[in-house]
Amino acid sequence: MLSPRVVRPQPHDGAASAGSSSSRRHMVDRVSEWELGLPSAAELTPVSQPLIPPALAAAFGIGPADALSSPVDAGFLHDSPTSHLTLRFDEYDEEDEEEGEGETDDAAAPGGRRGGGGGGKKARMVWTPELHHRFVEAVEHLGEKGAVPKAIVRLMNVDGLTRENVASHLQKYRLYLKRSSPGAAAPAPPPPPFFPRFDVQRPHQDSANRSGYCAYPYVSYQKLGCD
DNA sequence: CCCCCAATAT
DNA sequence: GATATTGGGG
Repeated sequence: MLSPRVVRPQPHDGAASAGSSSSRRHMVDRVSEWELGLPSAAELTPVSQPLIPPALAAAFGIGPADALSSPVDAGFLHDSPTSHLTLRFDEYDEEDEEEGEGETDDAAAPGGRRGGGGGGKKARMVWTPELHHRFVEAVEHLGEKGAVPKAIVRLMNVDGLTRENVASHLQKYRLYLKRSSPGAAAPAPPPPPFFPRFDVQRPHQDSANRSGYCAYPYVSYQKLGCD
């Protein structure tokens, strides 16, 4: 119901949109170990479990009914009220466009990849605000020097996310940064070519609202100075 | 091989 | 319009 105009699913995909407040925090301090010493086991852990938007759930006062989780999850990839992102893909159907409403579920990795098996269905990735947020944080924390596709993908650790995906997005992101920065004096600051999508911001709250939304290394750490 | 960027295609 | 893909160069 409140799902934003979801793209166009076919098998069944969608995503979990979570409204979250993003705080502009720059904590480039001691997160080094995280940057370079990623635990192998953790870093390889795929992330993808559908879940109810925490904000929505909270707003509606409904419990975290995660009854739709997969059979084998339950208790282990769940730590923060907001942790994990799901890739949402869109299938580009030749022509024809329909106004459908889909929702929920995640996408799978490129099935037919490497091996010639065939049947690989490619889907256009959708950079949802949450994903973009994660992307940005990864880039920022990696530093201008280390923010390369491989590292970013590694840090984001979103299942299904490929280096190409990130590379493409990174390019756009960099252009965006270049445009915005020196343009401080620009008489005509163009709107952010980025994600002006639905609002990711919950109704402005006055003071004392530091909703933590520290969706990060959902795997093992939770400190990371998310404030 | 990987990265980067510009251009182009879907 | 947003992503993906390609091509040239480092």
